[in-house]
Amino acid sequence: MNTRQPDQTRQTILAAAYAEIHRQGFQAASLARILADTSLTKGALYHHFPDKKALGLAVVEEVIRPELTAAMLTPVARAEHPLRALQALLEAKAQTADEALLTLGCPLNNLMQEMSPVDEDFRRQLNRLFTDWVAVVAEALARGQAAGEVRRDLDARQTAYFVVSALEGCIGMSKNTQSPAAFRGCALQLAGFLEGLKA
Amino acid sequence: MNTRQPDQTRQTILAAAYAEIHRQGFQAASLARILADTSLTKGALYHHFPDKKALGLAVVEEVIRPELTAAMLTPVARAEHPLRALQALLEAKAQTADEALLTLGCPLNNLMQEMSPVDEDFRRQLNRLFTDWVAVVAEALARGQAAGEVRRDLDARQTAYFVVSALEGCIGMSKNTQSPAAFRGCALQLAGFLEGLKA
DNA sequence: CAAAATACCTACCGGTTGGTATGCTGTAGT
DNA sequence: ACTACAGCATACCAACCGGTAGGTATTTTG
Repeated sequence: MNTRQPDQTRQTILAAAYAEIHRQGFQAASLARILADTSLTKGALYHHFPDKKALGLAVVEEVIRPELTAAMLTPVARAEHPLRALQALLEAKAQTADEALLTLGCPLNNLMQEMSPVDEDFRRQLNRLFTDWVAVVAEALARGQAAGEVRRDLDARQTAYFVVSALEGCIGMSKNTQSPAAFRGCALQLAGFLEGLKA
Repeated sequence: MNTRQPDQTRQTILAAAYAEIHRQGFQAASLARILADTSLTKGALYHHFPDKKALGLAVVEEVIRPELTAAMLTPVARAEHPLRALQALLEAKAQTADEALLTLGCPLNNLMQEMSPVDEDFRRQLNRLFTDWVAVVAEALARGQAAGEVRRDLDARQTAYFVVSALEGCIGMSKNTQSPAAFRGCALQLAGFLEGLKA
C-alpha cells in the first residue's frame, strides 16, 4: 500500500501556502502557520521547496496562474464578441460576491503591490502573468476591431492595460470598503467605459 | 541652548517610519530600521508612541493624509472646472514621473491593500481617508453638473468612486511594470473616460 | 533481495522581531 | 537653586522567524 504520495503532499503544501499568502501577504506569511493547516512538518516543506521564496514563486505559477487563466483569460480568449464577454465577466464577478476574493482581493494584484518593489524575481514573474492577461484582452479588442464591433481609432494594447488596471483598482478599493454594492457600482462604471468603445 | 525638542523628535520618527513603511509595507517595516535612519533609539519611539500599530496609524493621519490632501484633494476642491482639474492632475502625475511614487506606489493604496484584511482599525482609518477623497471628487463632479459641464444622468458619487479606483489601479500596475510610459498610457485612457463625462 | 535514493519527521539554531524595565539628563516651574 | 517630570538612552526579554542537521521509514532501482 502506498502511504507516501509526494505529488499529493506538494499540492497540499501549495494549497495551504496559497491560502496563507492570500490572507497575510507573502512576507507576513508564516511557514509554521502554513504547515499547521496541513498535518505536515518543515521537513516535508523543505524537501519539496528550497526556501520560502521558491514556495511563493511556485504558488504564483502553479496555483494563481491556472486559476486566473480559467477565470479570466480563457473566457475572453474564446469569446466571439470580446466586449460582451468582458462585460459578462464583470457582471459575474459582481454577482457572485465571492467572499474571499472581495475581502482579500485579487491574489495576483496583492502580490504585485507587495512584492514588486522589494523583489525583482517576484516582480518579473508577476509581470509575466499580468502581461499575459493584458495581451489576451488586447487580442480580444483587436478581433473586435477587425469585426467592426470596436472603434478602430483606439490602441488595443493600451486600452486593455487600462481595463485590467481599472478592474484591479475596483477590486482593491472594494477590499477596503468591504461592500459588494460598492464593487458592483465600480464594475458598472467600467462596463460603461467598455460600452464607449463600441464602433 | 535647547538640546531637546520633543515635537521635532516626533516628526523625525514619523518621517522615517513613513519612508520605511512606504518601502516595505507596515508589517514588514522594522522598528530597528526606522530608528537606524534617525539617530534615535527605542526609548524615544516608545516615549512618543505606545506601540507599532499606533505609530502606523499616526503616519496615516499625520503624514499621508496631509500629503494626499495637498496633492489631490485641495486642487480638485478649489477647481472651477472639475473635469479639467482632474485631467490636469493626471497630466501632472504622468509628467513628473515621481520615482518614489511610481516604483513604490501610492502610500494610501499600499496600506489599504496590505492592512484592510488583517486589521480592522487600519481598515477604518484608511477608509475614512479614501472616502474623503472620493467625496471631494464627487462634489466636484456635482458642481460640474450644476454648471452644465458634466452629464446630469450619471451618479456623481459612483463615478467618483470609479475614477479614484481606476487611478489607484493604474498606479499599482505601473509599480509592477516599472515603466513611466505605461502609466502615461493608462492615465491617458482615464482622461478619455473623463472626456466622455462632458455634457 | 540488497542497496540506494526519496520522502518525511524531530529537534534545534542563530537572528530578528516588537516590547519593557530602568536609569540618566536636560529643562521648566517655583 | 531645588524639585519634579518629560525626554530619551541602554540593556534586556520572550516569541517567533526562516532555515538546517540528522535520523527514520518507505520506495525505487540494480
